[in-house]
Amino acid sequence: MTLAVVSSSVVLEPDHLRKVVGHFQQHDAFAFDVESVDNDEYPNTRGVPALNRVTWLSMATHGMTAVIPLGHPIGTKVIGQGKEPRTDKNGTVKMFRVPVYEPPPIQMEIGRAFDILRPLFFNEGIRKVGHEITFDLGSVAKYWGEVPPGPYADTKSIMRLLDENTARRGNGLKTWTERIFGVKYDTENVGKCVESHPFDTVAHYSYMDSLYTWLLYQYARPLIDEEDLQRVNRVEEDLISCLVGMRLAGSRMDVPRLENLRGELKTDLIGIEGDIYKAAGQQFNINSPRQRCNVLYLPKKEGGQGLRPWRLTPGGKKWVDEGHEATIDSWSTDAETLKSYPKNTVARTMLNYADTNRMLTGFVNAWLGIEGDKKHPPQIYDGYIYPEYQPHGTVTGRFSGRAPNPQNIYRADTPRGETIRGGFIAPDGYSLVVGDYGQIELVILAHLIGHGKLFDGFWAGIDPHIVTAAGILGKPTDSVTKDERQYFGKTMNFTIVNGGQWRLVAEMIDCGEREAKRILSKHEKEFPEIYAFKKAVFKKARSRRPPHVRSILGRKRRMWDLLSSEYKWAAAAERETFNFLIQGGAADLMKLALIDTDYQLGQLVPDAYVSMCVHDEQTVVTPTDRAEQVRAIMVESMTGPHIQKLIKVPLSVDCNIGQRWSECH
DNA sequence: CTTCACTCGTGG
DNA sequence: AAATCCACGAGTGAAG
Repeated sequence: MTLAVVSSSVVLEPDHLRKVVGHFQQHDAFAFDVESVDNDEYPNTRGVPALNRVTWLSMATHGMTAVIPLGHPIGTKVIGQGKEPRTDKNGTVKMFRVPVYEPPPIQMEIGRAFDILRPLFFNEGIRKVGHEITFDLGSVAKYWGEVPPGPYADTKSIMRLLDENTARRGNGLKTWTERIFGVKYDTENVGKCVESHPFDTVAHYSYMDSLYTWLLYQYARPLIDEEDLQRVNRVEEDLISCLVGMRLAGSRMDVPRLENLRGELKTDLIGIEGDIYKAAGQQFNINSPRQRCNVLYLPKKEGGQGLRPWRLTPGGKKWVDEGHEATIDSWSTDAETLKSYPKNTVARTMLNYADTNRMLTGFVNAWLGIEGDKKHPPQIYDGYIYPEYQPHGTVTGRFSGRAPNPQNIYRADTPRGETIRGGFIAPDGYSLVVGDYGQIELVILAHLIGHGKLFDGFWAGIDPHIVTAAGILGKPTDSVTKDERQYFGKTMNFTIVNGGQWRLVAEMIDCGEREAKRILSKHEKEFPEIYAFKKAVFKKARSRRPPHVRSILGRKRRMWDLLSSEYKWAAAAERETFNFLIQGGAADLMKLALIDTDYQLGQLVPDAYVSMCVHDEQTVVTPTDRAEQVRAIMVESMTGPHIQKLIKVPLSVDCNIGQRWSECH
């Protein structure tokens, strides 16, 4: 591809910017990119579009680019040397030599610049393109007080659709620019700390970012059509405004409750720690797997507990498979193992420690931050968290979430979950409305097969775990007990969706090899349509080049390993392929539902907004007096005709209203 | 000092 | 012969 950059400029004057906006408005699409810095009150807000401060905006379209500095602090030329105090990791302050730059050119006041940019960004005939556009869109939206309307395009999303197997870390603009255009830039990581780099350097960097976003869009967008991915791409585009809304809204947290919890957990932990040391007769690092192994598995005369390990770690298993002798730290000290030594005080207490420690470090400390610890900055700002959702964070199309991740918080029906989910609250005058799909993965499975016992069960309103348990036990569904549903139904359905073998079944329901194998063969006999369907899926996938399957919305999962002659790899590929159909199908539905919820709220209850999504569950924050209306909207958006028409079995949703997340299940 | 693999444990 | 899908992240410990 040849690059013809006709006109490019650094824009410092309002009149100049007006001209630029005029030129850009003559095209039907443009790419843009934002550079941002931490705001003054908090560290670590650079990645939070609701809070960061935009210091550069660059744009690119056909033969035209513009770079708009909006408050870069330093100029280009070095005019001297100064000293700056910095704290190292030991907390000691040292003076570092730093270059002193000339003052920067006079730049436009940010509000004024955004006033001039408004007609371009709010033009609904012009497509706005970004690489991970939710960040850039969110960053600029706060200056207008509203999110610019679509149409949008996201090159990161596009590249993920075209190549879902690319490592998530290798999905950045720089990676694609190098891979596709052979161009390498930003070797000095300007983007990580723009404010300390000279003006011209950042100008060039910013220019390159939007230019290559644009060129990447030009390159990749036609491939979406070529690979017949228009439909899923359209859904990803339509989802963008909802995602920007979620990122800007964040979620209100009950900080005093978390602070109290932190105190309690810390005290508990110190007590447990003492108990372990006392029982073990020594002090050691309880968080170190290796040291735990020594304490637990060394013979008593060598100071250990003399317990017999029985479960290898994944790494330990690999080591043994390679023909080595297992070492003491090849053995696992996980909860499953520790539970098998109920009479040993050290093991019992370690279990308690791990649980409490995880609650403290993984959630409370992670969110509140640790004072003076640079590695643990607070993730709550003025009582709000702002999770970063990646709409293409997984190969299956599900979201991933981070900083903090709202998707791996203890379930609400556990004591820990009750406590920690209680930390998610509605703002004053508002309520939370949470909608949760019922058995969404099995709904997808039954839909894909299109007939059979699960399919009929859904139409008869019978829980799929009960259907499966009844089949295995050879008795009517209305006589299946709660335990039978759990042990036979839930376990086997899980096994089908994720591709487990007898070992897994035996472990999950705590039975022997014979019984596990009997259950599996009985399942196959009673539910032959599932196995026939799987077989057909793999056959079809293998007939394609590259071998692949597609989800309900047409998202692709390419799987070369399906052709592997090594059983290990081919079998793993089959499990992944099949799971993709189910997990990916569920993700498709959730994305459609989110788009509709967001749209309907905008039309009917503009003060309400989507705030969270956990795979099969969405949360809306609404003025309390509109909560019932929002509940109706959510039920409609999750199960209404626009979605139900895609699925051959009835969808169900459980929707609850509360002041705390913990109350909504 | 940074980066990476590994272990463990949450969620769906 | 070898057999559980998709994530994030805290912490340890070793390698670059």
